[in-house]
Amino acid sequence: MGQRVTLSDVAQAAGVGMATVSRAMGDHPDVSAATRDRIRKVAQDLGYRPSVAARALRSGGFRAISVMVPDNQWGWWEPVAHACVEAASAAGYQVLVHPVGGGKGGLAEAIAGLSGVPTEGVIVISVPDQKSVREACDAIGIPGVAIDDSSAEIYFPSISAANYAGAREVVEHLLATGRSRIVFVRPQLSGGPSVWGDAFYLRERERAYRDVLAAAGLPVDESLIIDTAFDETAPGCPELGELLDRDDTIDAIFCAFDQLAATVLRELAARDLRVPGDIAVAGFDDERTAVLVTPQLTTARQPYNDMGRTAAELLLRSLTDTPPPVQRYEYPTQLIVRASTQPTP
Amino acid sequence: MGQRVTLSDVAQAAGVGMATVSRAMGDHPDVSAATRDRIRKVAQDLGYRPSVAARALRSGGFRAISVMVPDNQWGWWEPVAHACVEAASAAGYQVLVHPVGGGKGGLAEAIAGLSGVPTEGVIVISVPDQKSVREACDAIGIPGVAIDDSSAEIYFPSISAANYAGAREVVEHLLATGRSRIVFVRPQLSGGPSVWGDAFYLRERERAYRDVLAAAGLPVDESLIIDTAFDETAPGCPELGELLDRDDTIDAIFCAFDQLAATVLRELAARDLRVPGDIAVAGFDDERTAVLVTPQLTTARQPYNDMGRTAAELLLRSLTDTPPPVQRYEYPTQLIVRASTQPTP
DNA sequence: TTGTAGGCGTTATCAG
DNA sequence: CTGATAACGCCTACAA
Repeated sequence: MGQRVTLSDVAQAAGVGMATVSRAMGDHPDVSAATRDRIRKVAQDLGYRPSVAARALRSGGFRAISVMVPDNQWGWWEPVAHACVEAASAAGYQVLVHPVGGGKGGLAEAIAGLSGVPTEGVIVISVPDQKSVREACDAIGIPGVAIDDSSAEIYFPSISAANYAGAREVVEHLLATGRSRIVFVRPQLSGGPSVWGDAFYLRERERAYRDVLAAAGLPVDESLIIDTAFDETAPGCPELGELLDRDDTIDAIFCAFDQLAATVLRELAARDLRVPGDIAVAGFDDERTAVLVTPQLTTARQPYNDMGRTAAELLLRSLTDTPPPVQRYEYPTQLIVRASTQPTP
Repeated sequence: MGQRVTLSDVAQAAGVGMATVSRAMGDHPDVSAATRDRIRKVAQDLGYRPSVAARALRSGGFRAISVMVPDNQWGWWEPVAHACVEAASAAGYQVLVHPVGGGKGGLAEAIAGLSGVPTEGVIVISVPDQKSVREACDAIGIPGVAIDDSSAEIYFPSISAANYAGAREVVEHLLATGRSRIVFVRPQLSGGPSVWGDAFYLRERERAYRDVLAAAGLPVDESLIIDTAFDETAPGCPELGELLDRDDTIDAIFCAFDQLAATVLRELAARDLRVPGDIAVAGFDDERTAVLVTPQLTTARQPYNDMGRTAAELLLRSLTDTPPPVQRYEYPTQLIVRASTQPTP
């Protein structure tokens, strides 16, 4: 392993002063091309590699930010992280991605662990409890931005999709294709607030469902709103099964998010109900599920790219300028129509 | 934003020397409990936060490693990254995750960019060209370990699943459930080596397919080996369709990996062929696709956890001890039997 | 164009 | 138990 090769080693080997080496390694104008090339060659031969630590100490920062991603959920956040990387590197920042499990203190604890990490700010994705996470950030003194729509009360600048407007579009689409007895499928909030937070986005999507029906002059039948286990690997959706057993007027199902559609579709297939022929199904997110299931799913696409980019930009602004206000930043969704809601000919 | 609070600020405020503060902040034994607590309180009040850079400079390292993950593929690597984090933090190391796009130099270029990142080693996941990546690592002087089975020739210690043995198990399972006319579906290698590398794992899985058939005394019918576009969102699989049109003896399909099964199943559904009643389907990876499709997929589960943990352990060994030999480290897969291959009653 | 010297914030060593 | 001081490796005035 040997000793580390330093600037002065190179200087000595090349027979020049440290400053010259430093200038040669960077792209300073004040070096003659000849010495620059000579020094670079010597450095190369010696295997010189600048010390990130010393450089950071000297110039007072790492120019790196962190993104905390939930590692117990499927990768909808990947495009988000990618957008963060794009935006950050455009500003000369590195992005560190930290997978966070659900254990113990969860996110807040993970943030506390950041005290030993060379990072200057943090983007938190999916935050069940913004208050405790904010406290953790304050404790180690770094600014944060949230990509989160689970919290009713926010303590970070919080970026999300426009859940209410997006859900309205989906339900309106179902009505427009001739359906009127629309089931709303929600997840059972098992695991409690530590997993779901306030489930703010679910409430928003439900509110849209109710409002659209009311606006169309349709009754909101509470028996059509069902809760089911959130387990995409389950063989079926028993709650929906029961409902179908006692009510044969149902012609559409709006799932609060795409992943719920997997079990819903399995339940329908098991009963030989055709989608979209007998019943239309729609979701929300345009998550990977939407294209893998049969038939492919009509859904509202979350603007993951915009969300990630904005998060990075807001965070960088806190770093270099004044922190952005603690408020919601909502980005519109896009209705993606696929096979699962085609009108019956 | 104000000035940074340093150790000497705290020392001055507390009326002690810097050394004492340093000792109080760490957990050194040589401080009286009284002064320690007093100093910690002062530090707290002042909002003191140790400089990661200075500490690293002083003690010569960051104790952080990097994982380069492909950001253009779905998240099969998430459990891998998580296992890396677990193993590394057990050894007191942080893990930085870097999403890498397919652009230009791709992985090699991304590695070059690590020269400015406080990291001491790198785990590369899915490496189309190990040679160039190895050169990039050498150029910036950090050790690496690969989680990769695409390269025929390796330049890193390379961790992978036991593709040959795992694929044998799958094909043997298909035979055991009474099928004998088994199609093997491979992806078209569009995008070339920069995406697929040598596709070593595909060759291994195909070799297993051929060997198992031969061992069972069955002919290997080349017309049953087809290449299809690798696009899980495609509405169907035309190449399979053509084959089914001209050959009605087919009773099983082995997809080289799970993601190919999505279009295969769609093609079968469009032709009203029942799975597994008419045709059984199996995959490889136990990737998310396997549980989302209908019916759920029999497959060989890759030991992502073991792979990630081993990668971290080998890398840490290079850091603290002698580098592990450049060789393959293979971990056995597990046959997961689901609905798609149930024997017909 | 090149060399010298000081300091970034810590921790370790050595006296007291 | 505590305090002064010297590194760690680099960058950059400033001087030559």
